[in-house]
Amino acid sequence: MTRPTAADPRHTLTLRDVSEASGVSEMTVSRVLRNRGDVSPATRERVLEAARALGYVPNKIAGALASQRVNLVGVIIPSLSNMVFPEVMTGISEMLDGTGLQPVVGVTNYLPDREESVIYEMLSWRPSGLIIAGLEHTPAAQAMLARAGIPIVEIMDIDGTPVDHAVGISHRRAGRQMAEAIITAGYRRIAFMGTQMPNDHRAKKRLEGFEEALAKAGLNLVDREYYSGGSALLKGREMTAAVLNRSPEVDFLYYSNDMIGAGGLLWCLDQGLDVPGKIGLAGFNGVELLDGLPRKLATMDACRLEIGRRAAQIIAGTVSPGEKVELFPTLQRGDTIRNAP
Amino acid sequence: MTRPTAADPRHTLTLRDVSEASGVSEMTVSRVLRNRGDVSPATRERVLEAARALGYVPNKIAGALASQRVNLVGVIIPSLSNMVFPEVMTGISEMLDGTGLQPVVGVTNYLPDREESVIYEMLSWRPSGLIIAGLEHTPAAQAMLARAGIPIVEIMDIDGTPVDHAVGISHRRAGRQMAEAIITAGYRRIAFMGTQMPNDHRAKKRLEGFEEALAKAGLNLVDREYYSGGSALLKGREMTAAVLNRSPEVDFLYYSNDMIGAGGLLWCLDQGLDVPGKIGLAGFNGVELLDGLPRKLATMDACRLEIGRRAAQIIAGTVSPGEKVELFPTLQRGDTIRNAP
DNA sequence: CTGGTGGCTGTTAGCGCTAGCACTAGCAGA
DNA sequence: TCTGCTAGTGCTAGCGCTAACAGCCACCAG
Repeated sequence: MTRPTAADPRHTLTLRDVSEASGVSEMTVSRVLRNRGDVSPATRERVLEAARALGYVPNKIAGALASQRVNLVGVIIPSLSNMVFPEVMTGISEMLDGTGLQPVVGVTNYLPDREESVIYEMLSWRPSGLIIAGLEHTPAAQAMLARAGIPIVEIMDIDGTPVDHAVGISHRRAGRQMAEAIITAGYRRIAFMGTQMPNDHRAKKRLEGFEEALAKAGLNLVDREYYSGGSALLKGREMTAAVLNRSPEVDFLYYSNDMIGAGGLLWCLDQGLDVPGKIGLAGFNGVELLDGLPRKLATMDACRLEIGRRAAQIIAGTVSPGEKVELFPTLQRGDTIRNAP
Repeated sequence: MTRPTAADPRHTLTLRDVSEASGVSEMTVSRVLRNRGDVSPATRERVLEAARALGYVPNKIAGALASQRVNLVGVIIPSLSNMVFPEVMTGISEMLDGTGLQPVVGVTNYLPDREESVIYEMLSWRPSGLIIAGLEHTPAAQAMLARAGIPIVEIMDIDGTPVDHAVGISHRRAGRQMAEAIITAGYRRIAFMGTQMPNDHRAKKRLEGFEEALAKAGLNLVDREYYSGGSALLKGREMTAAVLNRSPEVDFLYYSNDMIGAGGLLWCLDQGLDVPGKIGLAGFNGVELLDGLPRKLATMDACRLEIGRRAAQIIAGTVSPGEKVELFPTLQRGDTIRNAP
């Protein structure tokens, strides 16, 4: 009774059990299970059979400690509940598939302190790389990232200085471009609606770019409204109603995301407003989900899938890019910006 | 030059470096960083200072191996891109917060083989518990779960036999209930639209329950249509158009989820159909996101948040439930089921 | 002065696995 | 015969950390 045996159902299996069951050394079992090194087909089969029979699952913790290699890639994002990050995840998984690497998601809820602790937690597992949304982090987080000794890819945004690599679009430019399109179409009395999120730096940059372009044309936002929480579609309706009630002269509604834009669009159509003749609308993100709306909302695709793919490629070492990879979103005019002034 | 020192920027820091920098043993450093055991305030401060200065991040891999404890909870779900699982995740995170446990997500894309390998991968990190969507798994997966030696909670569904614990609703009953409400309201020529997903067992069970209740009333589905991929809202429109074109006598449209239901609703309103007078509609999930639609779609809330919470509580050991925890979804009639026949 | 106590710190022995060799058998070439 | 290979396998020494215990010291009661 020196050691519990494999027969004991409460005993956790180790390489040793498989090695005893198959009559070879632990090392050979390890080689078989990792497909590494030469093992004769007969031995291999015997080992696999034993492992299968016992129901052995390797202990990656021990393996990682011994080999100093972890097949995990940390992905740190602010939220899963909007449509943008799941699509980034799809791009990441797609590219990581087959590389042996596996993404592990952490969510920060747009809270810098939370982000800091998620980074700490992730790094403590010594992943092979880290993908993190945004360029703005607490000083402590910056420091951790800088000395982590693994590839770090900051995604979504490129208006700033990355710790290591960055893949994204310029939100400032995106805002500017949308403003220019709106002005060109002849709209002049423009209102903005968005989320009340001090830490959504990308939404803020879009708005900055937007206002910058307005200013260049001698314009200012006529009205603005912020919300937080609740159903985005519903909030879009409510805010739109509030703005148009307060400022009936408004002829364009710029939304910080497609969901509230869709709510606004539905409200305008309900009211029988002339869209895009008397009033135009635009959102941001290019959410495919909404394609079935009665009218297609003008928007700007944020290259989410591509961002995920590129970031994963950098981590996987498939490509060796420059410091920043800038992607260029396309403006989709939809049916809510008129063509001629 | 025996050992690289902390000064070498390429050297990965260990407890040893912090111990040398602060002049105490590794053990004491470990105690400080884990807040475990008695350490004098002075020493604690000195150690924390040294750790901070060096930018030391503990190696949880080594810690987990030594302590045989991993503060991770595996969460295995089919998808992140619909609205249902993110909300489950929210419930899980909420309850896990403060317990020291952390969720780690794995996505299967509704593929049984993929699920099997995700389970294997997860178990190889020896988590403290596993939360997994659905009761249907491959035999190999079942076996792994059964002998994992950790709490397993199968969520969403309770129509079946769990490996360990289960938290969810009866989808069969949910389908039945909806059918009964529809029949009571006097609709008789009912069509179904849903996703073409052989492995979405829950959608299948809902439909089974639905047809069962129809049969009991001497009714059959008049028409049915399946889709896969693409924008759900758009697909909802298209399928609805197809069904009503093919079977103009249909007076009720039952959708397997709210998104396609919303698409169908928008299409019906576009066509100027009398909803819910001449034609009724219903979906499933209770997606809050859609609250802003012109008319509120009848649906059934799937208790997603609560499921996540309960599952997390079981893992955290906060509650010690019976084998199955059944939750009861509420039927929300919305504006798309008429009241009297 | 002894012996206990409690607070704090150090020592030892692994956790389960893998890198990096060393070893063996079997065989070919000199 | 000996050497040198190659394919297959085993051994040893950790990876960085923590459980469990063993000290050590100051202090107090007897």
